[in-house]
Amino acid sequence: MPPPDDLPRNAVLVLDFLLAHGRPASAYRILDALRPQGIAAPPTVYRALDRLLARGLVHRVESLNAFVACARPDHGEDNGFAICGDCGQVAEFSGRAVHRALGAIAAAQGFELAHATIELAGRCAACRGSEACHG
Amino acid sequence: MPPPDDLPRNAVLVLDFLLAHGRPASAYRILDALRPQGIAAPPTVYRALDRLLARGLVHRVESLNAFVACARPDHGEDNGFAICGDCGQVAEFSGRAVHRALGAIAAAQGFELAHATIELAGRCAACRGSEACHG
DNA sequence: CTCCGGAATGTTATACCATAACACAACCTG
DNA sequence: CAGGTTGTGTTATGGTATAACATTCCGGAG
Repeated sequence: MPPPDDLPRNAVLVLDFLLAHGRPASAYRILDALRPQGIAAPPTVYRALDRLLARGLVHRVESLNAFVACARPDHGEDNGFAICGDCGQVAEFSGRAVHRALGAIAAAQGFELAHATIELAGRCAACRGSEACHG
Repeated sequence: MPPPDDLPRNAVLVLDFLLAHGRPASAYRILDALRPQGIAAPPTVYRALDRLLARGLVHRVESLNAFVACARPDHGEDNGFAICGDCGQVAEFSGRAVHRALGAIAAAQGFELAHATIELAGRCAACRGSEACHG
């Protein structure tokens, strides 16, 4: 929907970093990583993140105060995250069905739903497997 | 489930404040409110909040970095919040059905679900009614 | 009673997250 | 060129959270 590539330089830097990083990073983590590329202060990072968030190329993970590159640009806005507490990996999933259910719950109370934050904490398959059984 | 009242003094102060406040408050907002009662520094508030969170008497609202007294101690852990962006009121609802659905989504990917954060942003019924139509 | 230990608290300092406010340069457009 | 818009740089500050250590209170063991 939004044309993919007319992003300013700093937004590209931030997005590239997040894509390479492959998991959520805090704004300050991003800042540290991009200092060699000339990014020097927090507002620069936050401005880039704002652009990326507005285009849905990056999501904010509320429960981590961190940001992650969108894994599925085909999704709409209604997605959720499964966050592994062991390894920090985050899987993004479509929350469309859940979002619809939540919309119904909200509507029943007269609440007009604008955005749903859905974040699951737990352990991913890899971490469940790689350690002693339910260690 | 947890015995209701063997809370330390500071936890009682914080809980009473949140109950009276009736909506989410940040830790520093709580701190300011309780200075007259002798609470002087952030760790005191956070320690009290930790106790209350552990007992389920208070919930953390991730998308606000704030805390709210539990409106329904009868609920389990699996609740959600509908947060009005206009007035700041928060309605707590049982997310049991949603939680089950999320658990199924997670399980399909091998993810072991420990806790679900479900937060809805939008406008409450009162605010929708009291202002010009969809102002 | 005294000693010891654990739980709660107090206090200082610091780290981490986020934005306000202003200055500057590049660019396009009339 | 004048003037607007957009992106950027920079400084300073405000808001959120915790580490680390000192102190007090209280109950049980000796």
